[in-house]
Amino acid sequence: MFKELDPLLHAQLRLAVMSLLMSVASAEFTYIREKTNSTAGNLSVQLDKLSAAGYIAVEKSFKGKKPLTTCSITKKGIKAFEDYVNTLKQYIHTR
Amino acid sequence: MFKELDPLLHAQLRLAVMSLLMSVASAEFTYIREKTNSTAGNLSVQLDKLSAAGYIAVEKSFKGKKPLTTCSITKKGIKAFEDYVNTLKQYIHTR
DNA sequence: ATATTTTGGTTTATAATATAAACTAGTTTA
DNA sequence: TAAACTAGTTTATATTATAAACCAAAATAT
Repeated sequence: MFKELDPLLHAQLRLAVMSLLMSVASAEFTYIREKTNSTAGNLSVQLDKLSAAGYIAVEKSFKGKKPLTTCSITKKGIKAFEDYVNTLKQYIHTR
Repeated sequence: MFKELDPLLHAQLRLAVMSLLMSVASAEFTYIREKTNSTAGNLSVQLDKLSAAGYIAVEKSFKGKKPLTTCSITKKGIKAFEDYVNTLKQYIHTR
């Protein structure tokens, strides 16, 4: 009856990150941090997890002299997000 | 941008329970256990939490000689569930 | 009759997770 | 040149979910 919700996506911050990345080509660490209103530490950890799962790609470069971390969603990530949303509908679609 | 997702509802088993209770007047412990495919221990703990929050009402009685735990969603629970669903839409509605 | 399994749970322990705090390395500003 | 800020990472802690162990009574098998 209730299918499993991908635990990687069923976490507020990671879901917010994925939601954001679904709507843009790529986003900088600081932009994501602001939009999700998260701490850098927490965000760093969650980005690592999404990255380790292959749901997002993380690119480290420099903007001038400052480090710059840029993230984008992968094909696998898009698929996972869509699956998650479909599964979720089972739970919240109560009629 | 991203509103907080009620942590009490943003948990697979509790969400499944609430989803179930949204569609019936009341349900027995064993029925919920089967439908959510959960262990009795886990379910017992999660029902306590939902009950402590006032989201569900738990009634303990007897069916013949066997204990019978019956649950139903409260007004507060319905409100919380609806709020949760609305908030969630922010996250999954990506266009 | 009595031992064994099943029912309907609760309690306690453990594993996983999210979050916060502390830290690093370098940069800009006073 | 010292202080404060940027852009993060690492480590520690608190929370949470889950599983395992347990309990009391009832039903079933021996």
